[in-house]
Amino acid sequence: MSSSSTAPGRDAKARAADAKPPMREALVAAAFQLFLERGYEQTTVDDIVALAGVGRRSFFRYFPSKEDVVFPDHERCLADMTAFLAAGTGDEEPVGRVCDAARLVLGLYAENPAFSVQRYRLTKKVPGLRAYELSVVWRYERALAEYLRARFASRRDGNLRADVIAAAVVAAHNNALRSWLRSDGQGDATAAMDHALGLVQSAFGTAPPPPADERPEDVVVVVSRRGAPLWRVVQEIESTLARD
Amino acid sequence: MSSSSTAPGRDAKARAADAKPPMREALVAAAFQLFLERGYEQTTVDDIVALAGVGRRSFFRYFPSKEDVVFPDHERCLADMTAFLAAGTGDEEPVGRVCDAARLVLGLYAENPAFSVQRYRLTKKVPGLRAYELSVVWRYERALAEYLRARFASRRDGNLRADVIAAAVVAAHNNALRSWLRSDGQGDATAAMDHALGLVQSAFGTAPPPPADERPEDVVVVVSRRGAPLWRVVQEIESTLARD
DNA sequence: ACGGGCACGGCACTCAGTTCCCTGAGATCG
DNA sequence: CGATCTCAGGGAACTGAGTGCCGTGCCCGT
Repeated sequence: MSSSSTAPGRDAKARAADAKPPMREALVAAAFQLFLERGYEQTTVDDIVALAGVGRRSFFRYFPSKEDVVFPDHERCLADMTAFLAAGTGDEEPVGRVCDAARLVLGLYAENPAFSVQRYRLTKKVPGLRAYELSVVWRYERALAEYLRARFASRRDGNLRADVIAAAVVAAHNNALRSWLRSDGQGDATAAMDHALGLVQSAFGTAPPPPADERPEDVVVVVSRRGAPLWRVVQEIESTLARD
Repeated sequence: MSSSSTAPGRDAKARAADAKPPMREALVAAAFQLFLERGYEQTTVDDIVALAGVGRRSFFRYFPSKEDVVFPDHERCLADMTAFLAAGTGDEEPVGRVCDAARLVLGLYAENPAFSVQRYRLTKKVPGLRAYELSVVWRYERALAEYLRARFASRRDGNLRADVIAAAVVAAHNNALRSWLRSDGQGDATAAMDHALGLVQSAFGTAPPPPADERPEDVVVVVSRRGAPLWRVVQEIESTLARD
């Protein structure tokens, strides 16, 4: 670079002024600008650092890989979610708790709708980024599953239930999130999320998805068509009640 | 290579004899030998092709990436599963069908227990391979979800249910598969899988996880625990009766 | 003024993955 | 029988991601 040899001090000062939230943001901005105007794979790391006016080595100081620049706040988001799970008093209903954790993550996405939508468009068309996103989402799923495993430790099939419920919650979250992203961040993300998580809670929650404040009594309904044998009906009731 | 310049014909013939199920198998064998004795990341593609006695270019003819050599039969396995789903008459119970598809995949893993266990050990400790495995598993999940989306097209929240159920089935499958792999391929993989899928079917299936071979007559049992509101119970009964 | 962190930059290296082209071994056809 | 076509494989050179090493300028405290 020519200017750096003539007046390095000025350059450094100018850079420091631009990058108050240091250089990281500048790299993200430069990267997304190039990704959007010429595509992810057509953009090299050298292109990014050239636009950002920094050294190539600095890029890899802030982002372990080229993919990571697409998910700049992933670590913070994951940390927030695990902190939320750890912050509980321990007597919450576990499935409801992980659903709330999912809502929290959605909230973080919804903080920057424009950015989230841009990233969604990128990950949708670049296979490499889709693959990377999977490993990102996987860590959320593992965090949820670990929380549930601890809460279900005493339960029969506790680990299995934990894995399945975590996967279901993540799938519901992704379904709602993606439909919101597809609408360019218009529409009510929270409502869609509540609806999706309601399905999961109705399937797995110890409490159903209902109004919850008006719970009359326990209800057992048995409908048996065309003369089922009594032992079969009893068996069904027993196995259902034993589920708890 | 010295011999190739002196007697290329002989070399080619010898190689052809070794690689009856052509060269692909030789590359997989060489790769796993090196991965096991010195680790995945410590093994370069050049090492593999040197041991297999083939050209570097040939490796990438058979495997699009270094990771792919760890999942050599993935494409065939996925094709088998989608073929199974497509082969149905269309009147099967959808959740049961995707569970059977998961059982089919387990069966393919169980065909080569030693190989599956080796791969499991590798993917467990190499982060890059774990990430790659996620993208492999993701394609199975998408195939299941696509099948369910088609079957649930008329249902309310059909896409959401499809995504959630596919995720739950995959999670149950992985849970059972991994516990079997952890036991070095001893133990009954099928029993663990049936048990895990039973949980999913009891949560989502239109039919419970019944013995299936001894279904005396139609029986529908709806048990609602801990005070579900009446509208919810009625809804369940109606949707259950409307199913058949 | 001096020395030690510290953040950044530059250089050179490894390795995955790709492109282009060469070679030799059948198969086909005149 | 020979010319040619095709095609699996090999080899060399290239791109680009990611890493290690070290030099440099800047900001500290003393």
